[in-house]
Amino acid sequence: MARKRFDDSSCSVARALNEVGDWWSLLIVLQAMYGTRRYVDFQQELGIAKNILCDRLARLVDNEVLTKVNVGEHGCRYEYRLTDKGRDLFPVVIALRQWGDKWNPAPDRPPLDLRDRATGRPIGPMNVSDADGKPLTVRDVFLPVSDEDQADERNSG
Amino acid sequence: MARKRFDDSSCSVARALNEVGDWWSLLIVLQAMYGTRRYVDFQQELGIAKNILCDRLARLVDNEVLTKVNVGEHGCRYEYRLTDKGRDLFPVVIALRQWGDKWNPAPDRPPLDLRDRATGRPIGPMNVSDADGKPLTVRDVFLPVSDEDQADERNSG
DNA sequence: CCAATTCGGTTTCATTATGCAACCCTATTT
DNA sequence: AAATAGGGTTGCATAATGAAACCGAATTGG
Repeated sequence: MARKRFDDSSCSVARALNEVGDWWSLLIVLQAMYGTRRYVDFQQELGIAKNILCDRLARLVDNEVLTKVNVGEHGCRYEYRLTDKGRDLFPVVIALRQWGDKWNPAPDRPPLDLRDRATGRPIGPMNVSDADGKPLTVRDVFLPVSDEDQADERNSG
Repeated sequence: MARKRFDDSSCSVARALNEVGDWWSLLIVLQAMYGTRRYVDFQQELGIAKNILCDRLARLVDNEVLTKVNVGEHGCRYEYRLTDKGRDLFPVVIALRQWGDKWNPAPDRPPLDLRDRATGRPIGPMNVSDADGKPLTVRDVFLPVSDEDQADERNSG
């Protein structure tokens, strides 16, 4: 049977995973953030099969995470560039990177340290935080019960 | 051929995706953050096939994202609980949720608003930020060239 | 200006992964 | 004691993945 899709799930995490939740898409986006724009460069730097790369690039373009731009002077030569939507995945990628560095560090290599171009200082850790910037864990948050949910509860039990 | 794995990739994003980068794993973790602990509850709330759920739970336990606890009094009854490593995926999940809410909002439903239990106020947006907390975009950061890389460059050209 | 190579794919085929349904054994409830 | 719930496993059909071969339009080298 077909793989399950989450296009119209009520959960925005599920809808997000529907677009970038496979093994390759986020790595392609990451590579694009490093500056890669050409098909052949994605292919070589990621070591991905060409047919899969075509499929993923097309899907990312469909979902407006990337744009495909013809940069050929006489004929066709393409670049894949991040859109605003794609660039907005930066916090997701960095959160994943920091999680990976913390819990699965490379055995003998120091983690990449991204730095602020303006100050030269390393970027800070990603945190979920309250309105004042105080860090919150999963135990510090709750989901307020909406009017709709209350109505649902009355109706069903 | 077998799906490509990234266990020993030098990229921590790739290593992270190796553990939670498939269609279901992060949704299972998210559900666990909502409080779900039992096999049947995961199965019904996610609508996932039972064999796939078994596989993913086992993998998450292997990777120490979840623990499997026998909570049966006379026999066997299990709970799957988040570990510290699993709870540390909170920023990843929230970053994904906020991206999904921003770029693929549900047509007729307001996004879930998680709130700080202490103050009742909504959580803030996830940002990559510098040491002082100032938000940074992907264009504001760079990757300093390490000594090793410089040596590599001299060796290869 | 002709040959070789690069770019950006598509096609074919073998191997895996996913999803559904049926089944199974052990607890718990009625 | 019988029915049901919990936590799976097995078998099968379909879909996704990966490697390699192939292809036509650009581009580069000589």
